[in-house]
Amino acid sequence: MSIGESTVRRAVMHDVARLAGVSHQTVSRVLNGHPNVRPATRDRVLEAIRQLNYRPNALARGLVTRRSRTIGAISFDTRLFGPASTLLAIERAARAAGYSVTISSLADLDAGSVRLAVGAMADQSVDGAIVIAPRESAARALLDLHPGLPVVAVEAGYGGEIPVVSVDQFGGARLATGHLLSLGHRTVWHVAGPDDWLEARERVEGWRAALAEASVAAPPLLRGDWSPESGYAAGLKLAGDTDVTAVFAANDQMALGVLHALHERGVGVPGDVSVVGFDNIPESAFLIPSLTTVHQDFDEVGRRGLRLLVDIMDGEPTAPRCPDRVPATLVSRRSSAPPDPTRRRRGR
Amino acid sequence: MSIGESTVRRAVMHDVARLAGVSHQTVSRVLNGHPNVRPATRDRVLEAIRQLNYRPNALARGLVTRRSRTIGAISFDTRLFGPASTLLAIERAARAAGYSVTISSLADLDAGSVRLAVGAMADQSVDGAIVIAPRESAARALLDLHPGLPVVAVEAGYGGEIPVVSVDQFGGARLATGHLLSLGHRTVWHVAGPDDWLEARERVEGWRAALAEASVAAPPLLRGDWSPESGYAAGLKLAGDTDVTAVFAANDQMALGVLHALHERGVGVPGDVSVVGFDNIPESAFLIPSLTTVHQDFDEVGRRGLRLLVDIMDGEPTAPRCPDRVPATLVSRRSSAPPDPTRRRRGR
DNA sequence: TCGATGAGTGTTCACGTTAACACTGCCAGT
DNA sequence: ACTGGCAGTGTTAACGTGAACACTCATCGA
Repeated sequence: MSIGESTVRRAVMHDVARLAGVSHQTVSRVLNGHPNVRPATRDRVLEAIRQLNYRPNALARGLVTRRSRTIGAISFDTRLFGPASTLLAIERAARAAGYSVTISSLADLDAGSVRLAVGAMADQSVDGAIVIAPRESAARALLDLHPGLPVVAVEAGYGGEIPVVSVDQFGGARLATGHLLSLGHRTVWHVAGPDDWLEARERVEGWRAALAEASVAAPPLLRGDWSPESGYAAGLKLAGDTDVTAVFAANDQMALGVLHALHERGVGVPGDVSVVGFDNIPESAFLIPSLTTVHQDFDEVGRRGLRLLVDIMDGEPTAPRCPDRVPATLVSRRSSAPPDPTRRRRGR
Repeated sequence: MSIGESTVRRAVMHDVARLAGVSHQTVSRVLNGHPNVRPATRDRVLEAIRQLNYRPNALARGLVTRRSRTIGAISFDTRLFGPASTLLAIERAARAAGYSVTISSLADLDAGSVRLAVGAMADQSVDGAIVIAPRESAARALLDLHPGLPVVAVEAGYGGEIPVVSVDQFGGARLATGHLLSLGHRTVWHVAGPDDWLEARERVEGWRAALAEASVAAPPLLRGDWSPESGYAAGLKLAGDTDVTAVFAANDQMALGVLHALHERGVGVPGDVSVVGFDNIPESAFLIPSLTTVHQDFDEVGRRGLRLLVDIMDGEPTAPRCPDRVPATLVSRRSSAPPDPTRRRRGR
């Protein structure tokens, strides 16, 4: 154990330099693509690098350049399909751009959690941060706590001083509601997400706008918390009301709960009631019936968010004040259909 | 723009030292909890740190200590519920242990992708890595490519030289199959995952073992690829066979596809056929009917995996050769029931 | 022919931290 | 009183890299 101690020390730049018969600075120049290196010298250096299996030390490089080539991704709950997809897209785009990604999950959306996550990021000396959070407060806290750090928010609702990339929630909700109206439904009920989520609010507004455009009165709002359970609870209420023929749920999970409740109460979908969700989670095509929903291109959001962040880090003056909105698209499936006038559900 | 240039320079240790009237080494001692510092001095230093809002530079520290206090998490597809949950648990546990987490997603499970991800990790000079991958090849490649780097695999199937933490897939599959048999079903059909996934293989073995224990012949295996689509395809075949009364799908998504296909063909669940899944994804309780499934405690896997990695990094000699298995539990819901002898499905 | 230029390279320093060692007092033991 | 040790502190040297600058030759124009 103690004899030898000859763990093959990882080669450093100096070793490469010695083997190639040059100074370490020349090695550095080769690595960084500096022009003034004779081709023959460059080849010798590259050969030495290969031979010693040399990899530059990112820490040392970061110390002197003051750039770590690392970005931080702060996210709310990466188990959810949306954030997970966005994070994945960000990571891929970041790696393609030469950045590593350090993650930090928020247990909660309160200021304390954000502060903690921000601290961890800043201590890691990231070059920039991207916040995947449904509340802009998270991103703003980051900015406040660490001025000078480039920050981009995705899926955060627009407004404020932070560049934002997100899906057009308003447009998506209008699309969903309009779809149901155009099928011939008198009005559309809405199972909303929590009021303190911007996404939820925008979807409510989109729903209201579509109803207003059709000169239809908005029925009372039902509140959920994104979970299937809350959708189920809302579904039970809707099942008891024979006026209801069309429901727009603010996400697919709640739509799932609604479907479950309606089925349990013997309300047919789409025969008696049409249901539309939001998110297009992978399962939605295989629900019974398959779920009409609004597709969010999370990949695109992640990619655009990262590109925006990189532009800002590189000092691009292009930083657009207006939020970058990715359009949402409707995916029409079996859970939505025209109302059947011949059918008449039993009252409660 | 160019005037001033007085960006408040981030305080370094020397600034703190000067303000506190000590040497930078004393500041370092305070930060690292070195014992030989007079309480009065320590207080002065802490006050100076607070006043200047000093944060140690992780890069400089890492350069000299040769420890970055960062671990790498290499994962296959973080959009999937299992990996996402595991990653989240790892990240939380890591942060609690004072480590940051850098992620690297594998686009594919081939050696090239792994090699690439490993390279990115190693260049980042992580202290250790945790591989969330269904194939041990990923972890082994990591070990081969970077000897000396502590590596732990989770959800990887046992065997080989790498410590592994995973859910007891074999036991879970036996549980699911046994559950169906104990309800009175003659035999149980299985929709398996891809053959090159260890998880899929272990589940097949667990299924076979349970059938063998009950002295029941195993029906032909149906292959899926984890997707709802593949489950749907398998479900169509099963729907056409009147002998089938019980199906165990290797994951919930495929079970979802099976349910969809059976429903489409007018086969009642659980009236005609019972279906059991695996994973206990959040949606499974709200499918129609709610899905009996095997719960995997991904959080526990993540936590144990991280603790194991930390132990190895700290040089604990405890490194257990035998894989650490987290037990799986059966969650009984509405999609499984005793076979109904009075019913007789139509042949195709 | 000579100075200017610039390509190609080496030397030195800086980045911010911890480790190793040196130094100063003070106190206990002889 | 002298020595040894130890608590408390400072000084110096790393860690591995890139930037700034210096240096050596060719080459070119006058």
